[in-house]
Amino acid sequence: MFVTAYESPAAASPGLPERPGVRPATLALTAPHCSRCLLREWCLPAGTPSRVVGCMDKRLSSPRRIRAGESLYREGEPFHFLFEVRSGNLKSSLTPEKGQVRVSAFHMAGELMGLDGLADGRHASTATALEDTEVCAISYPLLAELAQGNALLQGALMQQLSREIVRELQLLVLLGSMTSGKRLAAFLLNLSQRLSARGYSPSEFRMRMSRADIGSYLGLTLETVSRTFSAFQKQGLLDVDQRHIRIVNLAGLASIGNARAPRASRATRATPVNA
Amino acid sequence: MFVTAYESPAAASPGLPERPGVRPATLALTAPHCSRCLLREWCLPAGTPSRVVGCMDKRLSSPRRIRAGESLYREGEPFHFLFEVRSGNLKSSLTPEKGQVRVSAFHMAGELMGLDGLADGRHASTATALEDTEVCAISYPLLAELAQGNALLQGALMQQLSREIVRELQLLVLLGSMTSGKRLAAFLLNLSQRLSARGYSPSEFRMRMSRADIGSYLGLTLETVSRTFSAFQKQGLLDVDQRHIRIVNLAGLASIGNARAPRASRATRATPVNA
DNA sequence: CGATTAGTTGACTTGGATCAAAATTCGTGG
DNA sequence: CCACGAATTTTGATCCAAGTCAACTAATCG
Repeated sequence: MFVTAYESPAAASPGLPERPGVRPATLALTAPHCSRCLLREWCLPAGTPSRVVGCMDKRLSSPRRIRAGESLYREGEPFHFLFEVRSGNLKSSLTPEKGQVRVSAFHMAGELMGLDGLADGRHASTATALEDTEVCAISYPLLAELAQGNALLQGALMQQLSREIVRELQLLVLLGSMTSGKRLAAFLLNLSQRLSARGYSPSEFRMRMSRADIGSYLGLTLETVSRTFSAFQKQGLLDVDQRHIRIVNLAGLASIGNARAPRASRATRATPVNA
Repeated sequence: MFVTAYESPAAASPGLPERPGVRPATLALTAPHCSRCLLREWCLPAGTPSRVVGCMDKRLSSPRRIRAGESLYREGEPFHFLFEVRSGNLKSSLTPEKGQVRVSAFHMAGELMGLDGLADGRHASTATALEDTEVCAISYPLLAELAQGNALLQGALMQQLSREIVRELQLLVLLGSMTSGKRLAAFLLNLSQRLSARGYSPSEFRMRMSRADIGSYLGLTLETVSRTFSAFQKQGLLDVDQRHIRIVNLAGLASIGNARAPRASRATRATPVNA
């Protein structure tokens, strides 16, 4: 039997962990009433004056519930709000052409969504709940206005945008790495790290997304994802039972694909025929 | 013989074209003396008060030259400046692990670089000049300070960050699309469109990057890139002579890979054996 | 408890990676 | 201006990881 380490939203309340590793000053926003929000520590930049928090309470944000499978916003819809995940999980996806869907991100509690919408006033992606989910809707115009009067908030917001850029850059690099094992390992390690930062077990959890979603995210077919899970299990790296995952050998998982010869730059030695 | 449609920086001066297609209010910055900068129309948000421009002149930005092959900044270096390309071309690359390099973007005149640095105060990528290049260095602290007093500037800056997110999202989707032809076609179309927005010929130009760079960007080997170029030429889509490209059949190029059947969702009809 | 959806596993095929070598271009200095 | 060496690009032959097609099993849900 698996102990589900990553379960109900409520379970998060007792003592939220420190912020991820990176550095303080995340983003400045939250929930129905920010001053009472459980995630406040996570998302308010350190030192936001309480009068600003108060202001946010009243006008800035409002809660919203999305049922599993429903969408929070869709590609092409006008952009008005950023969303902060309060509980539950979502995915972002794009539809480059009719009939094709690509998952571009998975989101968990405390993460900010919708940042791609302010490029041109329309959402560039679709956000779909992977389970019943609660988010805070944050009015972007109001947020921008507040940021005008608060350099700290402005800085945190820009930093958040930049983080998103870096996140995607990393995914990009990942998709360049050729082997399926490497991709899946990196995916699991990333999940593990994010759960860990939220106070859940880094080694045992329940994934909210399907094999197809994972495949779409990693640029693989669902069959390959499934096979790779099986292979990892056979190698003693994981215990897999449907969406329940137990990481048995974290170090091993982390070193997947490192065996691969770095393919020395071939251009170096040319050995001309007529030497 | 090829007429090089995309050549010296100076050639750009007579009448810069309209801004890309998207919408006004790009970013608010430029060159040695912004008020005289040729790119001003491009990068100042519409309606920036001239006293702000004046302010930028003096303290905000300073020009810098980079020789072909040299780097503007490197992954991990402390982040202080954003850079706007004045002339020339650069690439951005990441080094996920020792000995491996992945190209994440190519930059041309008017484009802003370094946005990934404000996530954590260090550059997340390395910027290398593909030819002799001029950029404006823009002090980020000063820019942020100016943005505090200017909602328009703040908005333009955030928009610029969001654009970068969308750009990467598109690349991400591209790397998911399986065929090499589709990737190269999309790459060429993107180049073409950006050159066109700058007033150069959309159908004839000289690429500044090597096959290896293109391959790294598209997640392909340089051999595959070369072969795909040859294939396109054979199909009458392109004229390729080293880095000189002439697009012969734009529509054809745009519809590459559309023939691929959408792979109907297999789960629909199960035809149980015992039916 | 049927019916639908999600996941696993097998057999086969293939696109692009790899390995290899030749051809072309380019930079440099005599 | 020409020649030499280095770097870039092209092309060929072979191989393999992942895609595709297919059938089966396990979970989930009205």
